[in-house]
Amino acid sequence: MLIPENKQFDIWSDELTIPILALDIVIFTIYMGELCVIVSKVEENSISWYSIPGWIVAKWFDLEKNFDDILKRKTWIEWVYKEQLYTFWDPKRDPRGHVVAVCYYALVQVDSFLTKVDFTKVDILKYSQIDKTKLFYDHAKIIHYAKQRLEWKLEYTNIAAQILPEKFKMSQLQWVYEIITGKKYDKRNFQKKVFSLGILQETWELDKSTNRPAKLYQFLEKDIQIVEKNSFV
Amino acid sequence: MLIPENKQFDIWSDELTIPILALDIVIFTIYMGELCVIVSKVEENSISWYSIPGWIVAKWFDLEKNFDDILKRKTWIEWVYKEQLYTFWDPKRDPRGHVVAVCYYALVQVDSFLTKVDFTKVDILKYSQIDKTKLFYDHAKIIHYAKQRLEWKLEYTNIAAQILPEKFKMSQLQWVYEIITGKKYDKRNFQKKVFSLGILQETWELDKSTNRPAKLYQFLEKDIQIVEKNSFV
DNA sequence: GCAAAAGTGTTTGGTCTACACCCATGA
DNA sequence: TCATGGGTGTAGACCAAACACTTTTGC
Repeated sequence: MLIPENKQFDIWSDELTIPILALDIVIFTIYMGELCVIVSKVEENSISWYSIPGWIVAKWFDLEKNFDDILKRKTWIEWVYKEQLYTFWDPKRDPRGHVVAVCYYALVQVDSFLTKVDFTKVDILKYSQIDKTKLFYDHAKIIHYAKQRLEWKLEYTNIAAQILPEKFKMSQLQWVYEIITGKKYDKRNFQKKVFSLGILQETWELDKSTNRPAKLYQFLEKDIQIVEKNSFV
Repeated sequence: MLIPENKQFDIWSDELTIPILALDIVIFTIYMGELCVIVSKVEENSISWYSIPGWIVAKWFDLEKNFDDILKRKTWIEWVYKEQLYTFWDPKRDPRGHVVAVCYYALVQVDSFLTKVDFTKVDILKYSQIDKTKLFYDHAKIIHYAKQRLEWKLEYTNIAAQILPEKFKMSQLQWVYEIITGKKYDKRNFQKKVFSLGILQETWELDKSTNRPAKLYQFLEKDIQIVEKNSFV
């Protein structure tokens, strides 16, 4: 059941002396070999805008409930990995009023939502080709911030597990890194590094979709964890 | 001028369908050779409690104004380094209502506030000796989270500059690391590491307060910046 | 048989770690 | 002259980077 919409009190009223709280979500996926962001489409005076999914948060409902609710209402996605990103609260960020946005970013495997989403209301934007002028408010800034965090997390956690299918080829794992960081890695060094972290498990299955079959791997631990600590001294 | 208190509308009313937003601050300092947290003292039914400084945020005022205001009202401190930590929003975290707390942590040099603070209202707690049962709500959790973030930031930024005086001995810098991380470092290796980062500048001044005079250093760049990048591959 | 992606080691340079003694000064 | 903290170098282990050819399969 979704949280009922509640209109008892006009939250935009000037009488109200506290800011309004919203929850906004940057949803990343890898689609067509690129890092993409899933956004809501909004038509306004026959101009089309994009907006990251978000909503005014409901009182007394906890984060999980608010989050799942927003996600389902806006994108029909039911489950994703999520992490709190930052809380943006410039009084001028939303022209309707003083809206403080607690922002999250989320990762999904593209297969898990392509069949469920209503593409008349939702769009997939390539991160590298985002047109800032078509995004609401400060959403371009939020997306940029989320991308930085994601890139950073790739380096010292197993977060890639959240955007890959259960079993994957080594080359797919390497692509995730290359797509998100925009760098190229050497195949041999990449493998050595990943193996040395001890986070992967061979499966004895093969992927036969390409010419020479490839070994499939899976993460030992799918939940996110820190995999590399560089102590200061 | 402080933000005027505004009582026009009862924000605790059940009529209000949105959560209340608060700003809470974990203030760290190094005092008496230990990592300490500056807290507000609260007497309630002749039991003394501690609380991290915080306040309901005022609408239409931006973060800087809200932050400085809260800090000055509660601790008489006028300027600190600050960084957003996390937004806590469990509906049950505050018994008075659904309060979402945007938390910051801040670093101060102890000399900068000792003479200004009213110690009947504020206290300095040693981090290692904090009694969780004497802290309000989830404040112990917030402090713990802030400590983790601080430790983490020490490793890859010049954040230590924020807690040290302008000019300092190498041994003082090493103490900051040892106090915050709880580890011991080798003097020679510590120096080599710090020098290799290229963030310090020798001054030609000496500290003569100890037996053998010590060279004083300063950070080339006092503003916080990332000083170490460990690329994934 | 050829195109396409998978698989596989070695060398070199740099960084991290462990470790111990002398120095300059004030008391 | 002695107690205190300041200052300094080297050797071995480990890790990161650069680099190219062979293998397996489908077409």
